[in-house]
Amino acid sequence: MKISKDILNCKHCVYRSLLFGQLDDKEYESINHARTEYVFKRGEVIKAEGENINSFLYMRKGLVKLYKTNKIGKDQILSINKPGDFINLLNIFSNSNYKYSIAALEETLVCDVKLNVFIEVVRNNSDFAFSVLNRISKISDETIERRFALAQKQIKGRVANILLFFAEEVYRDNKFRMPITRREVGELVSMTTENIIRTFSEFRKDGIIALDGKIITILDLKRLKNINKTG
Amino acid sequence: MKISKDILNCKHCVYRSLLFGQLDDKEYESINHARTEYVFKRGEVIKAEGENINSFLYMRKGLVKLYKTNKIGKDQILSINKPGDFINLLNIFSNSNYKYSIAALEETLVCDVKLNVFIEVVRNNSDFAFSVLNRISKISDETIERRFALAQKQIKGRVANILLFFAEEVYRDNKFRMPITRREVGELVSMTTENIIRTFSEFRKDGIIALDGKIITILDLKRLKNINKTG
DNA sequence: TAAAAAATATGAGATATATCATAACATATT
DNA sequence: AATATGTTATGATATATCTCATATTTTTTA
Repeated sequence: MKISKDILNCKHCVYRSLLFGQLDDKEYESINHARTEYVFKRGEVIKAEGENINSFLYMRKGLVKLYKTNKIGKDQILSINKPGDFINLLNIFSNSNYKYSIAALEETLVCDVKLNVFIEVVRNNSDFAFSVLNRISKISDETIERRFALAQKQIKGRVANILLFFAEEVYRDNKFRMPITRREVGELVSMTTENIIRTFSEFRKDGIIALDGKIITILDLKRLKNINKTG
Repeated sequence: MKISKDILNCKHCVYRSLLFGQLDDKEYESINHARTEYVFKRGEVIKAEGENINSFLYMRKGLVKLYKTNKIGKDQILSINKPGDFINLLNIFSNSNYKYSIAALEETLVCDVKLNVFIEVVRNNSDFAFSVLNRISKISDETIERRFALAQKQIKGRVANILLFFAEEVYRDNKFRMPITRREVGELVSMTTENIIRTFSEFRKDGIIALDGKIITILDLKRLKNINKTG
């Protein structure tokens, strides 16, 4: 669903300085003019793998997953993105078409800036280009580090890692509503649904977490962190 | 070992246009002036994890591995780099210290450009910044794609993938000298040495490859490609 | 609101991979 | 040249994870 930009007060948007701090008013205005905001409901696909990339996207609210679907229809989740993230920056300069799909995990607000306008500004403002360079570098670095860390872990370590990710990075609370299914946790860490569920149950039996449907409470953070580190 | 840059004819270096096509003569001269060339023998560490990043590096000749060492001393290989690759571009804009080590797998020639000079040029030439942006994006995209593809495969598929990488991307020959040990293949695909060796033996028994110490000949490319795809 | 579909839960058995052991061979070191 | 160290090789066994099956609960759809 499209929102008129008049509704939004972009001039004082928190992302004005966070993302576009290097731009002068004229440049910012051209970005702003090429922008549309969209709201997506839980489950909606924002961009599908293979689709042409014609905008620069960033999140203002919500939660999304970046994922790939293989030939036999199985998904692999690349990452979970939160407000402030540039959800297509990983592909924007290396591909003309999306190499992954993007779907909303909860109600999500996305800013969509026409790609040619965005690139025009990048090409004419080297400070901004440098800032984009730093960001893209950080994103890829984090993605690669995360994948590498996961590859070393066995299932318990991987599940602990994901629980900590939601508790510490997404919700900043030891009690939270898990926004993805057990199957999706499996798609995120390359394990089967059954084994994710079994591991959750095991953590529950061991008093590390409490489970109430989608609501998860971390009871023993120390132990969970230790499992994340060692296994 | 350091080489005087006078020995090298940088002005007509093939990388002049490949890497620095967007620079004018003055900019290129400042890069050139801040550059030193080094030769590393097989096995030598070029940069160690944790070391301060104070140069932009690219390879002119040879083969290197990028790798991380975990607490218990086990290595994980991030990627194998060849001539033309920017071996530290993944970290240069996101970290002040190396997050991986770089070691030579064969005699390797590395150009080392002082980082502050390189960044100065990036910041003042947005065309060049844009070109660096494209490159860094491609590198991270390839690294992430490769990791993701591997995560889906079982050991046979992973080994097939690595054999094809050396045959098609590195040596462009069905017969080549494997530049890494079986242990290193394992570090590259997150499998144990024994299972890599067993898989090589199995491929040999199945008539897919011929083994003569480090020399590997791919006998049945079609089947190997199929294993890479499906398994 | 009922019916269908998806998600959670758990067990048993199958399979892939790791671990440990041992040996032959190759490479590096003294 | 002799010795030590690392690499390749293979077998036996242990372990982790997957697959298939079935039941219950929750969510979605009609």
